[in-house]
Amino acid sequence: MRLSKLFFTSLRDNPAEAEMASHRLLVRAGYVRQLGAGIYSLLPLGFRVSQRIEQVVREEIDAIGGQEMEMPVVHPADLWRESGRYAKIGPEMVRFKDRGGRDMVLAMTHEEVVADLLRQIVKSYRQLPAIVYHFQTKFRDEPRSRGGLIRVREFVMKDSYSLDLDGAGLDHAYELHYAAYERIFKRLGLDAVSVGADVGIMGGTLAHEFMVLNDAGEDTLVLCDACDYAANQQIAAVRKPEPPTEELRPTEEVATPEAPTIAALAEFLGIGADRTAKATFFVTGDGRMVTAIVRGDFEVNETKLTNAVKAIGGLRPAQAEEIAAAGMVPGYASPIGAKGTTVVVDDLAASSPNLVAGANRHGYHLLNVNVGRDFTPDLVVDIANARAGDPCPNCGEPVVLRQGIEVGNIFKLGTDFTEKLGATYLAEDGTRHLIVMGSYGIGLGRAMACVVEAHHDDKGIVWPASVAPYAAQLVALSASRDPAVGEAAEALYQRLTDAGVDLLYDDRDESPGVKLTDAELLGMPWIVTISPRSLAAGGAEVTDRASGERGVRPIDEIEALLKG
RNA sequence: CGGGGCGUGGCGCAGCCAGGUAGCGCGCAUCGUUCGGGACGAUGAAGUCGGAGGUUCAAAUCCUCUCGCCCCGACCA
Repeated sequence: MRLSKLFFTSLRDNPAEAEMASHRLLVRAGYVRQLGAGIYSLLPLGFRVSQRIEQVVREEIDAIGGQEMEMPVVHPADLWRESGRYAKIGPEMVRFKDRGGRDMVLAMTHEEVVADLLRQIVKSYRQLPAIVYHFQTKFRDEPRSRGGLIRVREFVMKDSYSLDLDGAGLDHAYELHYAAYERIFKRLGLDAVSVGADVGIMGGTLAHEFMVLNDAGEDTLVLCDACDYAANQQIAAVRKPEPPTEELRPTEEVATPEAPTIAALAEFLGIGADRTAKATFFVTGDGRMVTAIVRGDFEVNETKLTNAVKAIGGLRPAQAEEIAAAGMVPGYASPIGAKGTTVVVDDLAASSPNLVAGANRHGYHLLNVNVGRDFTPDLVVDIANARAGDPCPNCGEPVVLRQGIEVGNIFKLGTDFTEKLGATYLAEDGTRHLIVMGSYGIGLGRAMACVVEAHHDDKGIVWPASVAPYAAQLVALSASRDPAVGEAAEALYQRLTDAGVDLLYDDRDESPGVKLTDAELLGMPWIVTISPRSLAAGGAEVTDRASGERGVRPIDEIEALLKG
């Protein structure tokens, strides 16, 4: 491809809105352009990268027996009503009516469509197991997109679905995907770690997320360097400290003016935060008030809490009036005397004696509050966030917390969808069974952004050969001044292209500085330079973009290098 | 949704507080010079100042409303 003809422009200045390196570089180098919040066009260069990533994914999913197909972007709402997700999912799903007044949705994912196909197509155990997949656009009206391609509203995802006779089949398909994902991310040049994850709105029994460590990542990971423990903080269950053993003392109200926070309270009383009880308040999507109690030295984990109370439509922080209506005083609150709220107490808080808790009176706390004696929780369960340094649940060594970007995930769905939609098969013995599903996603655009995050320097992108839009960029310097350079470059371009090398040929009439700077910005693995200098030295100069090593080499050698 | 910021030629920005004929750098076009690290000169094209309403003799500038984008938080298969 001739750069002079490429639908492309590079920018000299960084785009004002781009904060993350991947966003800045992909826009500046002419790979993508933003259309709206979380909505991007892939320009020819970006599209080629996306296609190369897609091809890697395709090869690996094909290799585990995946059959590629394509499912629609627009779905009838009735299908989502059948699965129950029409009501369960909030405003992130786009809903609209077609001209006939029928309720429709934009696809966020395709479990429903797969299950619908299953009930139409699969009748016999002979047709299973199978894996189907597609690359298809998803639209999720995220409340807030961010980070360029990291979190967008419209994106193409590879989603595959395993279809099995039973749980053992699902386990096998899950393992196949797990291994395929490890190969995919390795080929893409991504150092992804898999972590145990929450199943979220997918339901099901087990999930892993493949995470690329990145300080700008949205997820917090709990990792153990001593063993292989790795979990999303949403579900990470570390060992908790042993609570002190001491006599339960009678409660006692004390004045604690100006101490509405744990930090202020602990300082005022001269005690550790671990001797206090922290109360936080939420309301479920269907309007239930939830009071969560953790020890003062921990934070509430909303995912764990959401799961514990089986919150329909998730949780939101409660308003001050809602807290007051339940008989509690924000800043000085405890469940003692509260009513009309589900009280969930973290297991550690429940077993820690003589905590300081709110008195539900402004400016006062209660000493020696004991869960079970002074109030009765509705639930006692782990609802606390793992902290850096807490003991690993496997080996007891201190865990570390890291930020990560989720590049892929795998879910054991089980029979949730096939049960609701009635997708069954007849077994060999004539009995009818539900088909067992798994669901496995990789976002292509996010993967592209992650590759750039991991492979760039201060000059630009440094594509791994596996996803680079072109194998090399051929740069002719001073061609307009020295016709021999132009001729040599044209000849080399022709020869390499004929030899099957994907070449981006910078034939623009630009100054050497512009061309070399752009070549580094665009980030092809090899930069091949032809100039009066290189011709005098008997060939073209080849630069390894990653290492910066360069040298003049004969044309035959360059051809062999780029073909290999 | 809460908090903060920003919308002025393609890109990056100044001008706004103290209203008075819309500017700068880069890019773009033409010509000439230059040619291994974002060259130089000359000439030129290009802007409903996000939108609507209002105040005023006069609005990019003041007021009201509104749309959009970014960041933090909430949220997030």
